[in-house]
Amino acid sequence: MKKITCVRTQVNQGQIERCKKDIEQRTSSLQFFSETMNLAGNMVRLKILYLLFHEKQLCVCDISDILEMNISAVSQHLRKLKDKKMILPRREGQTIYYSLSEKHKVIFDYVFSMIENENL
Amino acid sequence: MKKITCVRTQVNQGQIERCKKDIEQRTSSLQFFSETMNLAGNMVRLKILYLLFHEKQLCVCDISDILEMNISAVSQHLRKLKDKKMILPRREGQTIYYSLSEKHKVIFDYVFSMIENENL
DNA sequence: TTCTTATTTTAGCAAATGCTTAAATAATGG
DNA sequence: CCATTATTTAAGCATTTGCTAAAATAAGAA
Repeated sequence: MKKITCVRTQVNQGQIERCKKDIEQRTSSLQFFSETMNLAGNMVRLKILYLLFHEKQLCVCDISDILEMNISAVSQHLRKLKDKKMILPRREGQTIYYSLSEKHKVIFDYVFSMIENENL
Repeated sequence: MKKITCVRTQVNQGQIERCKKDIEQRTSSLQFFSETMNLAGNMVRLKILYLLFHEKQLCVCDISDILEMNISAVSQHLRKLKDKKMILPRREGQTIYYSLSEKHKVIFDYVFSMIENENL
């Protein structure tokens, strides 16, 4: 990376340093949220999360039927959500039901209440 | 798209239809949130939003210094945020200061308060 | 006007994403 | 065991993303 810094004189060097330290200190929280939002920042996955929030549990087939999408495509989205522990699988015979994990429920309680109240 | 539906007998067809209708009705809200989270779901952009939340306003150079990133790369992230009206530019001579837009501040008030309280 | 500074834009490219198709697991019922 | 059903996984491919480097704007200052 070539460094093309601005040469400006009125830069507040104290502010820059304070911000750098603050960011560094918050790195893990920021990482957690950026990963969470990255997953939710996809129309298909947000719909899946929204559906699980309301229906409590659904299997791949259900989601595939509702979203009118290929089962394999849905399954691959579910895997991403599962890998980051946003949803949990529960096997019942051949069927695997997914539900929202508690850790992320706090966030989605908030997000989906905004969506439903249209407080945009 | 080849339709490979599950043949299961115990599917609740009423539930499927209700969900389809619900999703359709919420499409625009879900779209808004998925776009918002898609933008925030990137470590660099989330850091930028976090910085603007605290510092009120910053120019590209400031952000470039703080994140130790190429100015052009930062500028391209700022453009995406600006395009979706998440941040607003304000020119002051040669310098352009960016700040969070009011529309999204509600969401970030919540997200960043969680980040700071480590309520993950 | 020309030079400098702050920023944006463009082009190019490697890496990541999301879908489709086909093959692989896994559980259940003859 | 074999066949069926539900689901996951792997391979392939087109699209998108995010960065670098270089060129283009834009606003002073000389």
